Amino acid sequence: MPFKKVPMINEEINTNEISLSETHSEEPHSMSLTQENMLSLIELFFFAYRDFTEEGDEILDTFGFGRAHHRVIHFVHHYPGLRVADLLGILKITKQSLARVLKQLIEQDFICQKEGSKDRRERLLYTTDKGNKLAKELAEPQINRFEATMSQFSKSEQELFENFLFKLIRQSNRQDVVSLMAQNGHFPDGKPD
Amino acid sequence: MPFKKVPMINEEINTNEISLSETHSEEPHSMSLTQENMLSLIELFFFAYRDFTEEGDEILDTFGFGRAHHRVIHFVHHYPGLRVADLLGILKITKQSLARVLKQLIEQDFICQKEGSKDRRERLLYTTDKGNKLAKELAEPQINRFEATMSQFSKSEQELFENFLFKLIRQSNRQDVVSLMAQNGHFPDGKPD
DNA sequence: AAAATATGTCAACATCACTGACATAAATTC
DNA sequence: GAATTTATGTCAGTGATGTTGACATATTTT
Repeated sequence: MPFKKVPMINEEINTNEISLSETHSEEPHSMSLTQENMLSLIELFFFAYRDFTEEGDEILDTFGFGRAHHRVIHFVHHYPGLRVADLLGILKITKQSLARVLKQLIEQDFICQKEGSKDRRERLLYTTDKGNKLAKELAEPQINRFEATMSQFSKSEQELFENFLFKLIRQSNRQDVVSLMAQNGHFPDGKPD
Repeated sequence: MPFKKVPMINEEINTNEISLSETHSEEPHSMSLTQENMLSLIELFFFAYRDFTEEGDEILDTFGFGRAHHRVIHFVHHYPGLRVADLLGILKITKQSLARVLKQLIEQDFICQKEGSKDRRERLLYTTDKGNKLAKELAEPQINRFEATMSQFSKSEQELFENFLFKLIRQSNRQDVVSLMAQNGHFPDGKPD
C-alpha cells in the first residue's frame, strides 16, 4: 500500500476551486520545528508498535485468541507466580476484562492457578507446559524483531534505547515497572534517573 | 498499583506443597541472556505505548470517541489531503472499520472531504477548524511526553532513537513510511539504511 | 465498450474494553 | 471475637473496534 503523494498545498487544490469552505484547513499547520519533529517521532512510535503486534496477532488467530490473551500469557510466563491484582496493574484494564480472558486461558489449560501459601486468598498464576509453548511461539517474532534491530547498534546504544523507552513511561508508573522487572534481575540497582 | 514481589522460586512455593501438577512450570525459563534482554525491551515497549495512549484516551472519552478516532484525526491533520486508501494503508485496518469512524468524524464536522481534482473518484480528507482544534488537543500530551523525554538526551542521541524506532518497523513497510513522512519534509533524502 | 480502481455501504459477527453491583473467603484491625 | 478490609470471582448490560464478504456507484484506464 504505497501512499500516493499528498497533493502539495497550492498544487492541485487552490488552483481553480471555489468550493473550499472556510472551515476546512489546508494550510500547513503552524508549529515549531521541535513540535514537528515530535509528531514524526510519535508516528514512528505508532508504526513500530503497529508492526510489533502484527505477527503475534496472526498466531493468536489460529487459537481463536486475541491480543489480550497474548499480553496475559506473556506476563504470566515471564513472571511466574504473578497475582491477578498484579496483572491488573500491569495491563491497566478492568477486572472484568481480564477475567474473561484469564478464564479462557485457564479452562483451556494454558495457565493454572495456585493458592498463595502465605495469603490463601491469592491465586498465583503460572503457565502450564502448553502455555509455555504458546508463550514462546508468540514471543519469537517479537524477540527476532528486536534482536535484528538491536544488533545493528552498539551495546551502549542499546542501553540508550532501553533508557529511552523507560523514560517514555509515565513517571508515576516507573517505580512499578522497575519493581516488576527487577524480579527477573533487570535494573538490579534500580533504574538510574 | 505497586506490584507485590512475586515469590521467588523455592521461597514459598516448593516448600511444603505437593499439589503442584507436573504440567505447570515454575522453573526459571531457560533462555539466553540476550533473549532475556529482548523480553525486557519488549515489556518496556509495551509499557511505553500503554502510557503513550493513556492521556489521549481520556480526552477522547469526553467526545464519545475512541482511540481509532484519534488515529484518523491525527493523520488527516498532519497530512491534509490524505486519501481514504492512504489511511487504510497507514492504519492497516479494514475499510469497514475505518468507514464507521470516518463517518462519525465527518458527520460531526471534524473532518471534511473534497473531490480529487485530478481523479474525481478520490475523496481527499482534511480537518476542519473544529478538527484542528481536537487534533492539537490530542497531540499535546504526546508531544509533551516526547519532548520531556527527548530533552534529556543530546541531539545525536535523539536521532539515534528516531533511527531505532524506524528500524523496528517491518522492512517491507519502511518505504511507505518514508514516503508518507517525506511529505512533511522528514527524511528528505530517504532514510539511511 | 469492458475492465480496473476508489469509495461507500450493508449485514453479521468476535474481541475487548467499560461500569456497577454483589458474593465469597481470608486476612487484618479493633 | 466481631468488624473491616482485601483478593478474587462473577453477574448483567453496554459500547468501541476490529473482522469478512458481498455489492453499488462513479470514474478512470485499457
